[in-house]
Amino acid sequence: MSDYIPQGIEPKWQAKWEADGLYHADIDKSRPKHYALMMLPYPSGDLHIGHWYAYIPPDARARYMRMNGYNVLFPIGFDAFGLPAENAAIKRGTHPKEWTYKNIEKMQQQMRLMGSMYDWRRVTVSADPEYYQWTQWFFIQLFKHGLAYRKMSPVDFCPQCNTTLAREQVWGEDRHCERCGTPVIKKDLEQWFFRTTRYADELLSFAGMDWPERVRVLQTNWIGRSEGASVTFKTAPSGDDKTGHVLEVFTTRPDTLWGATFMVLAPEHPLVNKLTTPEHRKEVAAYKKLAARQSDIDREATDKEKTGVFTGGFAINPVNAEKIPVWIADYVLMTYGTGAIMAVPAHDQRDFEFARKYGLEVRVVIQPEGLEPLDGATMPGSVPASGTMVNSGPLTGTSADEAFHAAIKFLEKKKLGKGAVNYKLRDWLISRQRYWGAPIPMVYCQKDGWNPIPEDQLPVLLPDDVAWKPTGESPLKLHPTWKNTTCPVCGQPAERETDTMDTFMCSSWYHLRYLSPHYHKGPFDPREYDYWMPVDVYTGGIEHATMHLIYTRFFHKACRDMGITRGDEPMIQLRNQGMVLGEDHEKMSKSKGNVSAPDELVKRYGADAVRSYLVFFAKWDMGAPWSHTGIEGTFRWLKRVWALFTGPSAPGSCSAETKQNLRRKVHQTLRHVTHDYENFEFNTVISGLMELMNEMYTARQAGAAGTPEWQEALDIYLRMLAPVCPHIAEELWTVVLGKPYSVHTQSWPAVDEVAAREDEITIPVQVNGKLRDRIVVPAEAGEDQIRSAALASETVQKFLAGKAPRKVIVAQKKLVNIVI
RNA sequence: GGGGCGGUGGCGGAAUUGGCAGACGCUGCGGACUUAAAAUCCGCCGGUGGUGACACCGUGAGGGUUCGACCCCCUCUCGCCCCACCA
Repeated sequence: MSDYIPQGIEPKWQAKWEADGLYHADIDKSRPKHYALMMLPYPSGDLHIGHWYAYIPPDARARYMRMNGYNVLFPIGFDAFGLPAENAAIKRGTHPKEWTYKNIEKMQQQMRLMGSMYDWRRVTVSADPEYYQWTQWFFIQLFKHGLAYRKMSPVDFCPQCNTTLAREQVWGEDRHCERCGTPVIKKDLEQWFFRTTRYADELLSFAGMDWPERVRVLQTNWIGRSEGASVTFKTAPSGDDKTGHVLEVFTTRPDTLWGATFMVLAPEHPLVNKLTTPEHRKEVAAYKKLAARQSDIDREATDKEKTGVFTGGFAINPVNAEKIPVWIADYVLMTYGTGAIMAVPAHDQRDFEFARKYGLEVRVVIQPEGLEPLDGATMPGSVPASGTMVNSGPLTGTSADEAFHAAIKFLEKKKLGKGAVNYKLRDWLISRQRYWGAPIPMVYCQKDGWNPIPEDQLPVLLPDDVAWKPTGESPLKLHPTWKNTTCPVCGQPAERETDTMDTFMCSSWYHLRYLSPHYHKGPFDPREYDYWMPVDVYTGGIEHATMHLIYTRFFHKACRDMGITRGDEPMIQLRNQGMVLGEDHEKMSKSKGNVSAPDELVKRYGADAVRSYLVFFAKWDMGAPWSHTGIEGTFRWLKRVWALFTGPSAPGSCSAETKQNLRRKVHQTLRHVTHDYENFEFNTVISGLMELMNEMYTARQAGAAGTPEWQEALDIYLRMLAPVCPHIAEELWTVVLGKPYSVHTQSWPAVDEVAAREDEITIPVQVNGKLRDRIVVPAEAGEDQIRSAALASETVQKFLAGKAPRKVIVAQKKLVNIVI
């Protein structure tokens, strides 16, 4: 008997599995397919424990699925474009490409230590020309179908990274850059957008998808659908404004239109200058300047007291022809709705606060049930929407619930407005003034405007010889020759787009490239697509709920409508892992010094112990703090497993009862472990295997070794162990037990329900809901038998003290409760 | 302000979903082996009282439903995360 030395067996098996192509996944129509996809890593240079936590449980589950007869595709790749490469390059003076590919190589070596079942032939790197050629191709398809367009737009700009940021990449209350933390500023640039908003409604539906509630809620809120009405106001002629202007607003409360006593425009609203009367010009200009200079921190703080100024202008309320003042205030945002609101202070708290501060009229139009008639002049706050309409022209007397639709009907009839829907979701800004990304394959010609590069000329290669230092301009723009080309339409000299694409574009379709990473007739081989898609289970971090996971859904739906993909959704099932914290319960970070490095752990305990601890120490979707003594526990367990299999197994004398108990425990464990693998409850897989091992030690003590029941236990144990601990399972299976290579191509055992059944069951007996005794009855005992056994219990009789029970509840085979 | 998740021993967590609370592991304590240490093995380990059998209390707090509640309902509270003046 030798000791368990993982370092001696793990590299051996990793090399053999790879040499044998054990994990190659190819189309095989005789088996059902299973596409298990993990969010691909960014090649930051080091595989940390969080990567392992994200990747090991899905690997174990993919292995489990394979043993269940599925043809499992389990690929890996790298999201290789992006800012960190440039930031690192600037810091170290190495080329982003060199930095990135060096990191990829290092991380691949680290990944091999994990012993995962990746099909290494399918590795995909988004910065490879053979990959981004097709990213560019997709861009052109979107452009050709009117889903990509250019727009001048105020964008968030990070002065540190010298790049624009998507709304989703601006973080925190202080609105800082996702990457470097610098507060963002606004800048006007003409850029490329994708029409994600066209799919807003469809993205709200999760029909047929098994996605966590949390993610669905996040996406729903992010898309932010509001139903209401757009209402057309006219401004009253005043000052230079001789004719009046059309002023459209969006409201979710058209029913309160009769209570609108003023209007508020965003300071940036284009009508502000036209409406402002000469005597208010100075004040308005000062406020606008203040609002513009103000950082978004101040502007978006909800607890801030509302401010604003009167423009001197008036608008006409279309429903009652009243003249109401027009104000500007920074609590109205130019980026939502039309940048203008009708203010109904009696029924909106924000408007109420504003009205009270500036002495504006508050007019009640909904009288809540059972309250004294409200007086706008004295009411202490706005009131909500249920009650009866008052002061509301034709709506007066209707209930507020009906008034919403009645008001829209009224507006539509009078042609003053119509029902409308608004979204918080914006179109996806994909332009980046950066070097390390996929070039946008577009050409600008003075005569023919913007046209795509002909598809047979793709990829538009990213030149290696650029100064990638941040200059405020795209480095590609500064390249002496790169941008010079000819117009694909007229052949005259023209200029390339020098911006590159948001890397979320690259990661929106990588799951398709895995299908055929070297295919050159298209982004993917349709035969592979037909077999493997859609993704059956997608795993990754919750942080991508509103970015990547919306983009990739949009991308798939857009491709479906362009005839490129099929089906409505790319990923059927989604599961998110939690986070591994440091031993101090804080997020792991180098600066805090609480990082556990997987390479060192593997060196010390072996990959199998690290793998099993990672699945054991927390519920996978919750995460938990790391513990260096905790991993000693799983390492100890594997040593005990090793000793169990390699220890003395000479047949002894053994009772039938021992053998039966062993089989029972084996099949009960199998039932429970099967359930847990199915449901991503990996932590209890390990505890189940630990319990069974303890039971097997007891059985061996009782002489079970060498019996057929013992052999069965060993066999099933290794099959259950193999997904989490592939190396030790293979060694014990192939070498120690001498069974045919490989344990990983074995089938998942079937539960023998007869063996798993108990002959006798122990039933707790309660008196008045308190546990007083336990009785042992035959498993097939009926209710009457259980009842009389419970009543016969001495302890129960003691508590009954001679009295007859009022009621006896027998919960089928689970519990007896005697009520006195 | 809105939404989500969560609160179970010293710690991570079990409890197959309304039926024995604390599985499994870590830590700690006691013991065996050893010249000693490591490793390994055995035992104890929610609280209070009791030598003990046992009794009482106990899943953030309070209430409710139920024969029975960690689980369902209501009120509150604390922690984490997301969104946030969205008209």
